[in-house]
Amino acid sequence: MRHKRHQQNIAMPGMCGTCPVRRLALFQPLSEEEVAATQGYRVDTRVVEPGGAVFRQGDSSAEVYTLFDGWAFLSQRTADGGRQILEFLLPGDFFGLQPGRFGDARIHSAHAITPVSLCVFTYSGLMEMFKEHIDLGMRLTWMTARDEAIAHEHLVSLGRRSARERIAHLLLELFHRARSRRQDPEPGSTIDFPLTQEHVADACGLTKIHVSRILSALREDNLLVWRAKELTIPNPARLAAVANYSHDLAASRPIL
Amino acid sequence: MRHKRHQQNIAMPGMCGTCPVRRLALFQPLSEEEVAATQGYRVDTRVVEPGGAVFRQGDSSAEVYTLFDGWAFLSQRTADGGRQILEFLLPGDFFGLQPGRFGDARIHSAHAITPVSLCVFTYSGLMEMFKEHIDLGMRLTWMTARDEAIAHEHLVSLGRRSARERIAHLLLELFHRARSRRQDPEPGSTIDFPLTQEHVADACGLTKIHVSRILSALREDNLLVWRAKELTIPNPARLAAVANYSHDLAASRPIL
DNA sequence: CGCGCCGTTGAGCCCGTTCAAAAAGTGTGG
DNA sequence: CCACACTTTTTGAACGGGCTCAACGGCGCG
Repeated sequence: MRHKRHQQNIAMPGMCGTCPVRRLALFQPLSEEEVAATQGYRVDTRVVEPGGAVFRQGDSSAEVYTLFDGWAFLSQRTADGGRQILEFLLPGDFFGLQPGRFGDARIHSAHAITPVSLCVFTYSGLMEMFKEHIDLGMRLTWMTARDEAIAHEHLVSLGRRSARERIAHLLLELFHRARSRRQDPEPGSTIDFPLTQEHVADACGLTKIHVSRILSALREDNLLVWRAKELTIPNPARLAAVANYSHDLAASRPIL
Repeated sequence: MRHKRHQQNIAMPGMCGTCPVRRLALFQPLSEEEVAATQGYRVDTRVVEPGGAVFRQGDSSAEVYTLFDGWAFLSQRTADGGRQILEFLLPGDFFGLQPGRFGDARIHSAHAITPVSLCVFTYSGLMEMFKEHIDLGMRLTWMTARDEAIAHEHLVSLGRRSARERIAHLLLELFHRARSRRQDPEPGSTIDFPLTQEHVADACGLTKIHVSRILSALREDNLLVWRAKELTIPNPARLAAVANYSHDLAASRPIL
């Protein structure tokens, strides 16, 4: 089996009460006792190997998820075989909620990039938690609004920015999101970055060939180093200027 | 003053208890008595003339809105003077919620296309309603998730579809959304459609010149008629085939 | 060592852009 | 009801960013 080594490295969820990603996650506003209670609603934990699907377009939607460890993404396929990546998922991100009724066909797919571990909740369990903990509802609304704002930012990129700007923008966004997850506020400018150039292409609405060319140019200008699944941005401000990077949604704090 | 005639035609909000757009709106799940109570939280009603702003990028965010009558849109400007339209707003649509804290700078602008009338709520009033009516919280979450799904659909368009497909897709989406708002289920295939071609261009990430050319081609193929602020789609299924129109999010019903 | 996956490089083409100008609507004032 | 100004749409011609097709190089893994 491929990637065996990675699978052994992956962190697995333990007790909700001591969850290391909680400060990023849906359950952030709950007290210690409350969060312990959510464990009763967690119906499962799960591991998905690289390239595997958490769910696929057309599947029945009965569950929602918190990503515990690893990288994943939401995507949609077009009739002619193309793929659009809608959103990258990092540890602490909540996903799987969609409009419509429980059990409706999923409108997107969710795939793992690295080996991924998940906490699984049922739709109905989420609803019950909602009723008991109003703060959770607000937090969920806030997180959804934040995801919508990120989607809007991507819309601006795809609609009105050049390939160079789009790529710079995406890399910066992921750079900041990945760094905001780290406990240590140590400012090293390198992050783990397991994407392929094709992922970047499918997120930016470009061809992987063109992405390769632009990346060479950005490297040429000493704006970034990307080797061996690690990304270094020596001078984020300079790359931000290239990208017209405006709001940093990664840094936005909850309404509560 | 311009547009005087239109301003006299616009519908103004009355009592929440008898609100005609409620079945579409945030307050749909509430009982008659409950909805009457929301009136206490409605701090204002307001009219914005065509081209005017409800709010602008950078303004302080203290209010949220329900669009009562007219058409509006959310947009963001780029450094080089470009504009990306993120979302068109129709009667019953709720908008103005954004991640971050109350009073943070708005990350988008909201502009009126036709004369528009609004119901205005404060952020804090919304929170209080939340605490008292849990169904409202779920409804708000659902509406936000729906908007995110529409944004994702647009991402697929801008990233992976041709100009012809994008335009067909947008017109169909708006056609269905506008029709789903009408009380009468009469199936006439014509809707009021107050956009300019430039609005379409800025939503699709295209030039207004190119939009004009593509529209001529679509008209040539008898796929649509668009004159005098009215849009007719004689055979929606045929246009849907051109657009690769998949999910109809306009038709999706709430989770409650 | 050999196979697959991923990234790079080159040449030519096409969709959508830019720049320019004219035509068709639309609201205003006489 | 017509004349005027302004906005919106249409048309033409030339350019260019990103695409397609194709071949090659590098690296990890069996």
